[in-house]
Amino acid sequence: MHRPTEGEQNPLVRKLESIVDLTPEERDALFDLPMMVREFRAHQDIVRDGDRPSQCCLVIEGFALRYKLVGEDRRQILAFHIPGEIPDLQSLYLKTLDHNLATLTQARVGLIQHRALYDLMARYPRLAGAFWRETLIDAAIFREWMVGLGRRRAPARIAHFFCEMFRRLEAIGMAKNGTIKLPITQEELGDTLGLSAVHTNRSLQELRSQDLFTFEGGRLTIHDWDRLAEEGEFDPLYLHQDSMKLPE
Amino acid sequence: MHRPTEGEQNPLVRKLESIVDLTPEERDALFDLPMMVREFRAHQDIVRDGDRPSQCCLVIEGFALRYKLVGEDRRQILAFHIPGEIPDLQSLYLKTLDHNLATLTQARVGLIQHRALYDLMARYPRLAGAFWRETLIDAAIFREWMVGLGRRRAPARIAHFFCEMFRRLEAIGMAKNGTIKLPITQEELGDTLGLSAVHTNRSLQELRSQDLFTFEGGRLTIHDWDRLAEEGEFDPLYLHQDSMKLPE
DNA sequence: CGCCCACTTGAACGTGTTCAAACGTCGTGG
DNA sequence: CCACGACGTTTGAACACGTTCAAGTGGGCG
Repeated sequence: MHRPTEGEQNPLVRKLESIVDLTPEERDALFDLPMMVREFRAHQDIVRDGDRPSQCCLVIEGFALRYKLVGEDRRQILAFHIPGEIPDLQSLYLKTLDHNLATLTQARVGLIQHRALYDLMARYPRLAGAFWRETLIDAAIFREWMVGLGRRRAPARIAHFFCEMFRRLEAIGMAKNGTIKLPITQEELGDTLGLSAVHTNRSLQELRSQDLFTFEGGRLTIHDWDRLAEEGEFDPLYLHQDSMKLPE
Repeated sequence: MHRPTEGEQNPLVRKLESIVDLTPEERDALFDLPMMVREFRAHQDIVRDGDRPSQCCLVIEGFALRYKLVGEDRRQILAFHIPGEIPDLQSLYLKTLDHNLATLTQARVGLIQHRALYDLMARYPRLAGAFWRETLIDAAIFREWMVGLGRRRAPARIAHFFCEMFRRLEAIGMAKNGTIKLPITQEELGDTLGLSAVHTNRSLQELRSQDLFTFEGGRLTIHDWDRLAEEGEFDPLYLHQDSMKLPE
């Protein structure tokens, strides 16, 4: 059977491998995970608040996001997800979804039955640990965003967010000479950072006038990483991008 | 050997039992978890940002909180923890702490070696699932707080927070005729909700004038739950307090 | 060409911050 | 017993950050 070694077909394997040391059996088991691949257009809900899904969604290509609606007109974006991530892994243990999962761009998504994941984890407990760890990093990012939302001014929030997305995309090889794809509108950026679209726009201008980056056409290029990181008080520790030995 | 049935000595067992169905073996194993019990005074750090702990902390009695510092003078409180919770369970898989864990009140804390937890989970995979689930609920609370920090005005944040703490304490039997202990200062409340102490004070007055609750002397009494929940746009779904069947 | 959508700008407004001072309660020590 | 200090709460006033509403710009695409 064909076993690609780079994980180019299955970014999940590449993701996990970048963090933990997989045995050949574990790699094979991951490749053998039964998965239904589906295409979504941009800005489509995949699963919704209140749903009780029986499968998880692996982002294979494109970007996804999670959000909550509050009242009629307010939205808070909770997370962005890049290839190799499983935004709704939590649904394995939290049966009712408490937020929405949607595509940001056109995306290819792999649907994996909970059953298949339970089986996999029962057979390979170390993989269960690796998945658990992924959800813990998710939570670590939530915490850092809470700090931004609660205690940072608009420009710092933007700078911090840009640094984070750059680091994460870089880690999966999606940063090319200082540039990443970041196809979000200013309104979406505002919904992420707890700002109005108007103020997001003005804060962006303020940062742009400092020549820290260019952000247009859905692409972000960072010109001065150090000063941007300083502006955003960015310390990448919370991303936990170091590799680790799995116990057991 | 003595096996208390109510879990009064070990709130961890009571907590897990309120959510999942434990077998007698699993209960015994939980009771047998080796644990070093330690007393802390109020407002003491237990573990700090940057630490690499080799043990987890079970809150047995009292309250704990987690926070991040940003710059010199700003603090964001990330979570409050009540008896039965393990605030730093994540340290099992995220080796370096990205925030601080401290006591809010005087507290009794059980220190459990990671080793002991790995062993327990290897022997009882369903308990691993239960612990994982706890960390997922943690993350669900972070998400809800993000919505508050990003998209709710001060009075709604306060109302929401009060509803949440009431529900959580009620679930472990710590609400007595509409009253809970909530020994936090207005400054701490502000650091939780991303507000200044002054504005927290004024928003509290605004709510108080509506007779929704009394909050003094470290005790919160809710007079009109429905109106308070409405004011805070509180929907308890995100707490995932329903019980569930563990797979495997 | 014309429409849609995202971005941009201006102006008035509002929520929340900051600084400063005062008040009350409680526990300590003289 | 009173004086004192510490701490949390409360108040006022000036200010800053961010919102809202409204209008205008510009590019991309049918």
